[in-house]
Parts: sequence; C-alpha cells; structure tokens
Amino acid sequence: MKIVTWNVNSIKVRVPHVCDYLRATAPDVLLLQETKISDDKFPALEIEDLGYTIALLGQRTYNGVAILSKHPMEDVIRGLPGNTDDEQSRYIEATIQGLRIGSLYLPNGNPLGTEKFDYKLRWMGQLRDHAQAMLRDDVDFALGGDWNVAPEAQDLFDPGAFLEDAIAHNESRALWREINYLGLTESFRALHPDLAQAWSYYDYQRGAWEKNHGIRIDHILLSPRVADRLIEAGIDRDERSRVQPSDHVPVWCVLAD
DNA sequence: ATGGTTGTTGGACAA
Repeated sequence: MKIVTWNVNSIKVRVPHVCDYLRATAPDVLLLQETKISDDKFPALEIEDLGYTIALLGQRTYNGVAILSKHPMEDVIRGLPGNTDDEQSRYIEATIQGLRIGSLYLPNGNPLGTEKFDYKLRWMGQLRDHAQAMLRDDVDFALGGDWNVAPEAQDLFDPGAFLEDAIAHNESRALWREINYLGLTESFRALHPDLAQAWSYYDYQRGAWEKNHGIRIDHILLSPRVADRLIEAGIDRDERSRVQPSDHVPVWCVLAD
C-alpha cells in the first residue's frame, strides 16, 4: 500500500498536477492539505474519473484537507476528536483497508508570541491525545500531512535562519517528540536516517528552489504494527520543477500488503 | 538590503 501526502496550496490551481501525479504513480491513498476550497466547489469529477474515492473537509480561502483513495473509505471523521469546535478545517480521517489514515494540516504557528503559536501548541496537544487514544484502543494508523515542524537541524537548509520560527521552535519540537515517543515511526527518516537536503517545502520567495533552500515539514507517522510493514519511503522533489508548482512536494511511504 | 512570491480575493492576510 502506497500512501502519499501533499500540501497542494489550492486544489483549484493544482488539479492538473494532482491528476498527472495519480496517473504516473497510482498511489493507494493521496492525502491533501491546503485545498482552499469549500466542499461543493471541490473538483471531484476529474479525480473520480481516475478511479479515486474522495473524502473532504474543505474551507473557503484557507486550510482544507482531503483523502483520495483507490479503495473504499469507511467511518470518516472530520475535525480532530476532542476539538470538534475548531473553526479551521485541518483534519480528516478514514478507515482504508483496515487502517485509520489521517490527513492533517498542522497550524504554522508564526509569529511566535501570538495567539497563532498558542493555537499550534494546543492543536499538537490534541493530536497527541488522539494518537494516544488510538494506541490505547489498539488501532493501526498512519498520520500524514503538513506537520509544520522541522524535527531536527538537518531538516532545515539553514538552521540559523529559523531560530525565531514556530517550525523549529523548542516547544514545537518538544510536542513533536512527545507524539513520536508514544511509539510512532516517522517513515521517511526511519529509512533514510542520514539523508541530507531531503526537503519537502521550498519557499516561493528568494529563489529557494533554484538555491536548494528547502525544509522538511511534511511527514507520515506510523503506529507500531504499521511501521513493521514499512518497506520504502521517499520525496518527489521533481514536482517542484513543474510549471506553477505547489511550494510543497509529495512525501510518500510504501507498506507491505 | 526587513526585500522577495503565490493564492484567494478584490485589500489584506497567510504562508
């Protein structure tokens, strides 16, 4: 089973990229973030024509998450459990082939010292609680998305440039570790522990792509039994070289069936 | 050099 996560930064603009990607790589599941569109306006037909089922938690202008699946989806939940009054569309989860699979768009949290950063930390705490509850209930799961956390210095092209950034702040990283230390496996780094310059995001500004100035903030975390099935993981950086690309590229893993 | 770019939207705001 191949699972991909991709922050598309507007599905409306990125429909051709997504359809080409589905045709070329045929993942079982594609998790989307920043679709930036209400559910009634989501361009579903083109995607369904490629054989995918769609589950949505959209929002106009900002945020918006989705799950595209080749296989049937069951028991879809929208919004993080325990945070159902969240006004921002940042989490959707469904059962696919016996796995609970979540698509998440974790708050960016910048700038530090504002309500936005508090919201990020609160949201991460709620995500931790949800992961913990699933482990307690013996649920197999994968949590993929734009985590807006660069876990370590090696996940930033210039660690010194992010000292005041919520993406690399100690408190963001502490909660990231709390979640991982529940017993989860971050699929890419587990298989490529020392691979440098493996970026999942390149800013549109300052010629970041041309200079290879990226960061790694998109991740897929696996619960223990699922991690035992992990056989491959990667990042499709070439998507960033296309015309009118998203600022994020697809991040994926493959599980043994 | 406090800039630069993209997307939504129709002037800022988010990233």
